[in-house]
Amino acid sequence: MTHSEENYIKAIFHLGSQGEEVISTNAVAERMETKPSSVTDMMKKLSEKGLVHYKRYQGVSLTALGTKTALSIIRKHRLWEVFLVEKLDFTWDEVHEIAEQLEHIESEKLIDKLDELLSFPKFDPHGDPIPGKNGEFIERDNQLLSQIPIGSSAICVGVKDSSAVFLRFLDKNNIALGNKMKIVEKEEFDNSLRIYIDQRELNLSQQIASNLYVKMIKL
Amino acid sequence: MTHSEENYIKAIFHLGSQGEEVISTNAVAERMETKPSSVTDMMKKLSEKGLVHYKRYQGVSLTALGTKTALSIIRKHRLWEVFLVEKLDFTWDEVHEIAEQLEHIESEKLIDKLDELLSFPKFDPHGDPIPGKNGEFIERDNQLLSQIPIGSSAICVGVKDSSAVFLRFLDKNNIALGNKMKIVEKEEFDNSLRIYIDQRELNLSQQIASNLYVKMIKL
DNA sequence: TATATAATTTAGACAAATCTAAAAATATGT
DNA sequence: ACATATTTTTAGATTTGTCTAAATTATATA
Ligand SMILES: [Mn+2]
Ligand SMILES: [Mn+2]
Ligand SMILES: [Mn+2]
Ligand SMILES: [Mn+2]
Repeated sequence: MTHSEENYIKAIFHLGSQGEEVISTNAVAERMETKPSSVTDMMKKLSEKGLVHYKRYQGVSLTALGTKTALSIIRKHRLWEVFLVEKLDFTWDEVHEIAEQLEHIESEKLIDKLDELLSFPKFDPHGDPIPGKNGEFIERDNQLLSQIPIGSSAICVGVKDSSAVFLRFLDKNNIALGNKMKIVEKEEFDNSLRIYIDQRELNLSQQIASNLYVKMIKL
Repeated sequence: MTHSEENYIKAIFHLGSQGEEVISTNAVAERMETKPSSVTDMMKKLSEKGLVHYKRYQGVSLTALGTKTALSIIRKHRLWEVFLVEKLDFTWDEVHEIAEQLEHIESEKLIDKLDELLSFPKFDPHGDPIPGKNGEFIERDNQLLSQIPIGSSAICVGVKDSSAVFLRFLDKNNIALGNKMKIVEKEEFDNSLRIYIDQRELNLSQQIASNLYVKMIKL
């Protein structure tokens, strides 16, 4: 498989996990930052290789083989991200770009040895689950901070938007995975939240709150 | 730079270190396992980018920029090889192929951090010197075992042929970098050598002896 | 349901990296 | 020095991944 083919497979997988089962040509084009006509061409090729189900005008979805392939690429991507943070002291906002390159390195043994070196991590630096050799992985609690009731306490377990800008915003406000927070109040006007985190009081806009995954806890 | 361009630059560099200053189109083609016509096309492109000196029918050589580029790729290649052996327990016959892929990953910071993780190694698993950030590197003793006088003692410091077949042959005969050996006799008929290594007596064909780099030592 | 709008595909083009076959330049040997 | 052999380049084709513009199909709306 070429890098480009792998990137399309990954894009379809991610769009698929985000809700719909069948993905539109335009959705793939937007995510890949290419033109819809290029997507059509690629879908024909991936279809011939048995990686996607595709009928013209009907959208696209991954076959079992396509899903397996996607999980393997995502496994590589996320293991490399852990490596960069744990072994090379990169920050969580720096690793994605490099992992985009490293995910295409071909060597089953390499990735298994890397997994071992990192002590078989289950989550990447952004809290995303790392698929195992056979594609199995732990579903993370996918509750958003914006969705939990006022008064509850929760632990930060992941980010929905893992862009460098958002991650650096979190750093600046000392919000990290594992932090415990309590929702004090929701402002009716703009749905912003007032929370306690790490002995501090913080105001988070609705946009921030809807990009933080949390796990509710009892006190 | 594309992977292909980088591989051509590296090939020209290696051919250049092997003796001649100006490299022929055919030599590049043979090393890259491509056709001479493909080389001509690529030389025009690299020439326009200022990486090689090229005039038609006159062969090719690296510019200062080309040499710098080559050294950077070789630095990455060899650091990754050390990583694979030191951190992931690969054997020296397994690493070259994977390093061929990893050498094209783009990130200055990545490679500097890797260098640090590995404690700034000066040689790769095959005894080849690792260029530093600024292209400087330690010249290894490039004396071949086949060239040193009978009766002398030497330490094995590198391999000229680093193909997996040759490396596994060395493993099988317990010949490793750092081993001390003494040349006992050279057979006139086929130039094979009888040596002492590690308390053992061993017979090495001329072909073997002319692919092992050694450093002479006094007893 | 007819029509307008949006999504998707097709047709044709292009750049990159390769190839084969033929032409041109260079090197070699007597 | 001349003929021959070798090397190198050119010309034209192919594959991959992309694009634009036009045609087609599907969807939404009045
Ligand atoms: Mn990532
Ligand atoms: Mn990618
Ligand atoms: Mn190597
Ligand atoms: Mn390479």
